Amino acid sequence: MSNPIKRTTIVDVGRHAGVSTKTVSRVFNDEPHVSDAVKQRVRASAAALNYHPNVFAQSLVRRRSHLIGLVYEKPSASYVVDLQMGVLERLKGERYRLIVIPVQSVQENGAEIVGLLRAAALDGVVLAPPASDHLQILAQLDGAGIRYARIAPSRQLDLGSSTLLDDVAGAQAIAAHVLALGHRDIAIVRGDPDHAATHARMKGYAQAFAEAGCGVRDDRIETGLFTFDGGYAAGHALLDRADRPSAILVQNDEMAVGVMLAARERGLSIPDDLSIAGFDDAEVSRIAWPRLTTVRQPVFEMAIAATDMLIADLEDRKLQAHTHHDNTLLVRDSTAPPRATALRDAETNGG
Amino acid sequence: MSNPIKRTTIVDVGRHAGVSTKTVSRVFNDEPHVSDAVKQRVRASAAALNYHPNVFAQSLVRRRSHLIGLVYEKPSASYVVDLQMGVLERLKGERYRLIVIPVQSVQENGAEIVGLLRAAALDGVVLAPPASDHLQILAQLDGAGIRYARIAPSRQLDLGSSTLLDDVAGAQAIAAHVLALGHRDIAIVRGDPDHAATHARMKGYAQAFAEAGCGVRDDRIETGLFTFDGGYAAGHALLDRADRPSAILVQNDEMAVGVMLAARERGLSIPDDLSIAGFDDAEVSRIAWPRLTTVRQPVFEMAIAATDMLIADLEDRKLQAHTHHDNTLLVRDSTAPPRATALRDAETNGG
DNA sequence: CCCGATTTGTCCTACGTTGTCAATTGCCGC
DNA sequence: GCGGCAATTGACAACGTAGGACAAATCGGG
Repeated sequence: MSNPIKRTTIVDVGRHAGVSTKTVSRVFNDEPHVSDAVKQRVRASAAALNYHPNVFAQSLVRRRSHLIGLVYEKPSASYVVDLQMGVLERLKGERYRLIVIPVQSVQENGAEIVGLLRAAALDGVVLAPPASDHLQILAQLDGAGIRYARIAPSRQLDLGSSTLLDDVAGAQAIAAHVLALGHRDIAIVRGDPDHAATHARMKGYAQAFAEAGCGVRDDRIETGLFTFDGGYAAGHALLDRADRPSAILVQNDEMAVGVMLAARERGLSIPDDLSIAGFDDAEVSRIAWPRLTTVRQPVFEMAIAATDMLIADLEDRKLQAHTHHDNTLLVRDSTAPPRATALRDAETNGG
Repeated sequence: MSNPIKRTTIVDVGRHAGVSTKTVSRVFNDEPHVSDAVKQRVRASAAALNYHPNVFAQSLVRRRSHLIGLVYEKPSASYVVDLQMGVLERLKGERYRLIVIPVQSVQENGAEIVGLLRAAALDGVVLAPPASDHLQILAQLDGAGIRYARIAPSRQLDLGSSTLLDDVAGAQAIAAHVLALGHRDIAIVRGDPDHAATHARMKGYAQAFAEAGCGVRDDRIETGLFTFDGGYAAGHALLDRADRPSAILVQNDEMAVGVMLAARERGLSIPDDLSIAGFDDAEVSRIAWPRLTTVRQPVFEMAIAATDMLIADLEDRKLQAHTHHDNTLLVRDSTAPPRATALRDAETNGG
C-alpha cells in the first residue's frame, strides 16, 4: 500500500486538452474570452485527469485562505452550538470554511490568541464574547490584517462589524415579570464576571427592581460562571439561607437547571415553592420540567449576521456594519406567584 | 483606514540579520548546523521586523496543510459537542487545526463529500458515524491521499484506523436491566436507520429479549431519528396505543427526554407509570428529572483516541490502529418495576 | 479579400518557503 | 602556518498557480 498519489497540475491538463496553461487557468477562473468548445474540452480533460487545483498555490498567490475562525471561550455548550451552527449555516454554499478556535480564558491568554489566528492563516474571525470585547485582541487583529465581526460587544462599537443585543432590556423584562408575580424575596445567580453580559443583565435586573421600588440585596447574589454545576452550587447556597428566596433570577439556562436540581433535592416544588427564571432560551430550557421561563437570545441569528458581515467585509471590502437583535421574554412554567401571595389570593377570592 | 499591511518575508529577515534566507529558514525550523550566534541574531531580526512565516508558501512546498477535518451528520447536539471537544482536546498544543464539516445527509451526498474535503486541502479527517461506515467515501479518501480515522464503524474494519465500541452489548445490558425489573410490555424508539448504531442497538435489545424468553414486537417500534422532536412524536404515538407499554427503550437520550415530555403531557409519572431508558449518557440525561437511566458511551474519549491515531498516521506514517471502548450501564431514576409488579410485591410483602 | 473583433498562445514574473548540493569557514594536531 | 575534516553557510532551483503584456491565430461580415 505505497502512496504514489499522482499530482495532476494545470500543465498536465493543458497538455491533455491541447491548449495552453493560460487557457486552462482562464477556464477555471471563469474569465471571459474563452470559446465554449475550449471550455468544454478543458473541463473534460480536467475530469479525465482527476485534476484539482492546488489550494496552497492559489492561496499563496491570491493571499487568501478562505478560512474563517470562530473564537469562543468555554461558556455553556448550547451557546457555542448555536453560534457554530449559525456560522456554518451562513457558510453553506460559500467557499469559506470554518476553523474552530476554543480558548481557555480570553482574559488570561489574550496576548497569545492573535498569534494563533495568524498562524492559522485566517482571512477573518467571528468573535464571541468575551473575546469580542477584548480591545487588545481587536488591535492586534487590525495590525495583522485579519478582519473580524463581533458578537454582542459592549464597548468600542466603532471597531469592526458587530451584532448588537440589548441585554439590559432583556434582563429588565424578566425581572419585571417576576416582580409582577408578586415576588419580593428574590435572589440572583450571576454568570462569569469576565463577560460583559453578566454586568448588563445585572443592570437590567436592578432597573426593574428600582421601578418596583425595591433594591438588589448584595448578600443574595451568587456567581455560577454560566455552568450547570455552578448553578447547582449557587442554588444550594441560596436555599441554605434562613430567609429563603421565593424566586431566583438566573443569568443563563444551564445554571437555572442546576438551581432546579438543587431545589428538587430539598423537596421544593417548582414553581409553587420557588420560581426560577433563566436566560438564553437554550435547548435545556425546553427540555427541563417544568419548562423554564427565560429570555430568548437570538444567538443563531446573530451568528449568521456576524458571518454575513464578515464575508461582506472580505469580499467587497465594505467595513463597519452593525445589526440589531432583540431579546424576547418567554414566560413558561417555572415562574408563578409566591406561595404567600397565592394563599392570600385564595383567601380574598374565598371571602 | 487604508490597509498597507507590510508583508515581511524571510528575505527581509535575512537581509536584516545579514544571513542567507536559507539560514533563516533553518533557524525557524530548528534544524541543526546553525551556530548559536546566528540563531540569536536571526531571531532578533525576525522580532524586530515582526516577521511571521507565510503558511501558504510552507504548505505549498511541504504539501501539508496541518488541517484536520471533523465530518459529522446532524445527529444529537450533545454527541457532536462531545466529539468536537474530544478532537480539540487532543489537538491542544499540536500544530494541527480543526475544520468542521457538517453534512446534511451522508447517505445522499456521499459522492460530493470527498470533493469538499479535497478542496479544503485537509491532511486528514475524523469520520463520525455514519460517514465512518460509508465505503465509497473511504475509497475516495484513499484515492485522494487523505488520511482518516473512523469513529465506531461497523464494517470493513481493515480500512484505516478505528475506535471500536460494542453497541450490541450496551443495548443488551440496558434491555436486560429493564426486563429484570419485571417489564414485559416494552416498546422501542429507534434512531436513524442510516446509522449502524441503530441496528446494533436493536440487535442488543433483541438478544436480551430472547434471553428473557420473549420477542420484540415490530408494531411497538417507532423511529425517532435521534432528535428530541422525533422522540416526542414517537412517545405520543406509543402512548396512544390501547396496550400502552410499561417501559420504553429509547436509542438515545435526546429522544428519551422527548418521550418523557410526551409522557408528562399525558399525566404519566416516571418511573411509576412508565419506565424510560435512554442511551449515550448525554448531558441532558443528567439534567432531566428524573435522571435518566442510560448507557454511557465514551464519545469524548473515542474522539481523542481517533484524533490521536490520525496524528500518528500523519506524523509517523503508522497505519491501521484500533482502540476498544466500553459502554457502561448507568442505572438512575427513570426506570423502576412496572406498577402491576410493584402492586403484587406490595401484596406479597403485606401478606 | 480585407478589416476589426474575438480567441488563443507565448513569455515572463510573482508568491514565500524549502531541499539539494556546493562553497566556505573554523578547528585540530602537528 | 598548514593539511584535513567537520560544522556552518549560501546559491539556486523547485513547489503550482495567477495574471499582465502582447503577439498570433481565427472568425465573421461587408
